[in-house]
Amino acid sequence: MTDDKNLTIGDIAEELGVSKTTVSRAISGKGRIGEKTREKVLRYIKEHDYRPNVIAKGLAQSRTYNIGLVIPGSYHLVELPFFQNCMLGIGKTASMLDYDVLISVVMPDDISRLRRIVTNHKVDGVILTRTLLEDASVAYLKEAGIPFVTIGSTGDDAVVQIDNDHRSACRELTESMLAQGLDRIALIGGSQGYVVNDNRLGGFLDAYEKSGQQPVREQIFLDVEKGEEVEAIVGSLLQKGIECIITMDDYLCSCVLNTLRQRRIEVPGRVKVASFYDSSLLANNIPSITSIQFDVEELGERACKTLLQMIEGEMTEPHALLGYRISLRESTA
Amino acid sequence: MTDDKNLTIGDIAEELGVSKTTVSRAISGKGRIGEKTREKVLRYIKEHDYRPNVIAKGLAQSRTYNIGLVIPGSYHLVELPFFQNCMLGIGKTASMLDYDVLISVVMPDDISRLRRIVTNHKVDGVILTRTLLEDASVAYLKEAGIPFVTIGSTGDDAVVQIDNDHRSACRELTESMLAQGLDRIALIGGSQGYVVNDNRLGGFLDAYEKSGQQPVREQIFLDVEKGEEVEAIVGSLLQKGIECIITMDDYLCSCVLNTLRQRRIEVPGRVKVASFYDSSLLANNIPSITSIQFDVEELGERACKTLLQMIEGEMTEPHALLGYRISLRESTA
DNA sequence: CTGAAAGCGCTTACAG
DNA sequence: CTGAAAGCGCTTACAG
Repeated sequence: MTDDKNLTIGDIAEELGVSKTTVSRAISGKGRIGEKTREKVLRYIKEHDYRPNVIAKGLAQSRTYNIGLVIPGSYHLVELPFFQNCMLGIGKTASMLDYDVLISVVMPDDISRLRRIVTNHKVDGVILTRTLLEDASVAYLKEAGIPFVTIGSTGDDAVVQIDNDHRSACRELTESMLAQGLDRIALIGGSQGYVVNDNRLGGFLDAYEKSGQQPVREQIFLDVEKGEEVEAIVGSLLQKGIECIITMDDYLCSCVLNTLRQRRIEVPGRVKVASFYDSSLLANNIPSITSIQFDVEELGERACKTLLQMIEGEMTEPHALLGYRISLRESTA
Repeated sequence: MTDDKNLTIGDIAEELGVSKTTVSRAISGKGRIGEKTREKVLRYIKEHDYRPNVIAKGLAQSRTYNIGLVIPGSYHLVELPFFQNCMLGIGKTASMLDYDVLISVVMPDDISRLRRIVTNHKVDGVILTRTLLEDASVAYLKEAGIPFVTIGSTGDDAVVQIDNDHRSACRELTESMLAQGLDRIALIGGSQGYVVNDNRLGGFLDAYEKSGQQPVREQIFLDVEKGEEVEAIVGSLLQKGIECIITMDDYLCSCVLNTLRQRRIEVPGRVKVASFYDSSLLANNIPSITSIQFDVEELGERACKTLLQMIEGEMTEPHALLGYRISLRESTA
């Protein structure tokens, strides 16, 4: 144990023969204070390794210096590396500005965990990492009047949101498949309730429209969650002579690949495969998998930076649309 | 916006014509208080949806009602579903007792993020999710004198620790391979610096010892991190006529499987494969992969429960060793 | 059983 | 430029 008497601002004031006010000002840099006095205090602080009690500071300012990070709790999702990588970027940015991250796993149909951290005054702002078309969390946060930003788009323009351009990304990927002369392209994705999936679907349809072709509705599968569903879908697609399968996340893609492997269907020989967001889930696959890449850590950083600006009352750009990169690889060669 | 005037204990006292002390007692249940008075206060609180300011409460008690969750920041690790599942269990348990979880991603060689949350008084206790043989975090937390528990074992008996029995698990798995008459079994694992990997190695050696055979040192590979290393290792193992490969995590296993696939080596026909902790990384693999399963969410729950007991000053059992299950599947048939 | 008062460790008008 | 004092919203001896 180190000497445990937890130095306070009062101790320092007494020791130095100044007032607590003065010490406080020296630390915060706010308010007029003499150069010499400031230096004296700062030196003392450094020497004695004084750490202000952030809780007390927070109480006085009605702040917590915490931000809430909400991640979706549904099983399939929680294991996607996406959220961990977001968290990495957020954590890094937050800690640079002396904020900490309170994590809250919330179920799609129950936002009580989110409610708790805001009504208990545990956070100064919130980052939502996935948006629903009908989003109870968004509605709640708006009503509560607490600063928040969403990772992922919302229909609501009043909401500060940061997203990658999933629509363009999916359009471009689809276009490049169409350009190869493939026209029986299937799309498999998760819950339609998520904005991101909706955008990707939009991009897929955009590409078909631009090419003057009609996408076949029977080749679009949404709300797919489980491996078994994928198996059945791939089976029926093969019967229809599908040429290419685009999946909306790497989990679905690995299900597709497994099914194809089991049936000894060659990729890309007989069927081409492409996916979104290449994570470690597919990193070592053979053949390598064509996919759309996003800088998820940067996404987290941007979201966090924006939220902190809002909390500090600075101006922020309300919407940001980040880029993407398409990596064409063996699976669509 | 809802009516925003954030009810305080003072408002309630005034409204009800009692003292703040009384209101406080009614809420906390501590201290003598008349039945009627208590009910009156409680009713008012319920009706007006009063939420105590946890920060203020914390300041008065020098508590934060936060626990710190430390997860390792190295790239390869952070994507393992293990930590997310831990987090799920911890978050669930914490929120039941009105605690929240502050997350801190710390790099193996830099514990400053951990230091920050404890010196800033942001947490009442800490959970470490992976232990090193030489663990700077453990050393620091001991010195700081803050309650903490580790998920994963430590050599240090004074540390409260919760773990699955990795040693027995690995021994048993290895034994069952040996019992099949396989004796050229390879072991591939991550950093030796982690206690968990050390334990697994121990179990592997135990099994050989019990069987009276000698494990071949050239078949044990530790400190393996990247996919390319795995490729090289598998290549050399094949030349030596290896019969079975056991990997210490699902990431390494998927690398092994990819390499084998690429070389068109049949599993389990020519080489058998088994792994630890079956996560979604391997969930849909064909053939299905033999592996050791742990209830990671329970691990998180137990760790959290224990930490909260320590914080509340209750008695706890200092060490807990949780079980495991071995699922023999197609890959070792 | 109940309350006045001091205190947790800061910040911030206000006055000088 | 500096300080005394009130305040953030709670808790908790102490006294009655």
